[in-house]
Amino acid sequence: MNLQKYMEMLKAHHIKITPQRLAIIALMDQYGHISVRDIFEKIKEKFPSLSLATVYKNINAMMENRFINELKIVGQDNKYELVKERHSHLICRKCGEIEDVFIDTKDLEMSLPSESGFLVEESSIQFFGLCKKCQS
Amino acid sequence: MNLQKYMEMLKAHHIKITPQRLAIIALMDQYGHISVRDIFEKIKEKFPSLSLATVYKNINAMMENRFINELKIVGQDNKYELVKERHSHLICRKCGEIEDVFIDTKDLEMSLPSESGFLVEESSIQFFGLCKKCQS
DNA sequence: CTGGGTGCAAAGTATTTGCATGAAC
DNA sequence: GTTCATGCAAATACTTTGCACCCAG
Repeated sequence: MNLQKYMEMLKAHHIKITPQRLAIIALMDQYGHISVRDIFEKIKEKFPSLSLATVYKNINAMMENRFINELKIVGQDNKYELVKERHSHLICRKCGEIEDVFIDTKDLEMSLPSESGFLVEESSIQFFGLCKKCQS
Repeated sequence: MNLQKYMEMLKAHHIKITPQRLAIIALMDQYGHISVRDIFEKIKEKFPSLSLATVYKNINAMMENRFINELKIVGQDNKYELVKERHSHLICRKCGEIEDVFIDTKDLEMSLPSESGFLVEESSIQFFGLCKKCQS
C-alpha cells in the first residue's frame, strides 16, 4: 500500500486527511498491530511536533468510524489494527509477535450450547503459543 | 463455597491467608468476573481500611501463582476470575454481562493452517452478542 | 472562509512503588 | 521471632480534555 491508497481509505470513511493520520495508518499497515506508544515513538522520529494527544484522538475517532480495531491481549499493551476481513490472532508467548490467521468460526458458533439462549453476533479468538522462530 | 474452602485454596497455592485476600476471593467466586474497582468498592463497605494498593498487589500476586486469571474485554475494565476448568466467555454487548461457556477447542486448534508453523498451547475465545435478557 | 485537527498543558484515571507498621505462621 | 502483607503517600503510567492556533476542503 501507499499514500494514495491511504488517502482513499480515509476519504471512504469520511475522515479528513492530515499528515498525522496518514502516518498512523501507514504504521498500522506496515506493522499489522501496533501500540499507541510505538506509534508515537516511530512517528516522532520523522515528525517531531506530533503530540501524544493527537495519536489518542485519532485512534478514538478511527475506532468510532470502524476504520481500526482495538486488540486487547493479556500481558501486552493494547494494539490497533486496520479493519479488514474477520480473522483471529496467533500470539507468541515468547517474543510477543502477533500473526493474523483466517479461519471460519461458523462451526464454532454453532457448537455453543443453546440452553443459555445467548445470541452470538461475533467471536474473537486468540491462540497463544510459540511462533515458528521461537520453537527452536 | 465458603471461607473454609477459600482458605484451603490459598494454602494449596502457598499464599498466606489474610482477611483481605479471603474477601477478594469471595467476591471473585460470587461474581465470577469482577474488576479492580468493583472489588475495592464492595470490600470497602465492610472493611473500610482496605487500600487500593493492597487489591492490586494481591491481584498481581495471585496472577503470578496462577490462582486467578485476567480477562481483557474491549469496552470494559479488566476483569479477574478464579482459575478453573478451561472455558470461553459470552459477553453481552448491551448489558455487559459475562457468562462462562464450556466448549471443546481441540477441533478449532486443529483447524489452524499448518503452514505458519505456529504451535498452539491455549486458545481464548470471546463471543460477543446479546444475552437472553437483552434480546427482548 | 470555516470547521475540524493539532499541539500544548493540565486534569483525570489507573497502576506501581517505598516504607513503616502490623499481622500471619 | 521472622517473614511477609497492609496502608498510606508519592511516583509513574495511561488517557482525556480545554483551548488557542492552524490547516484541509
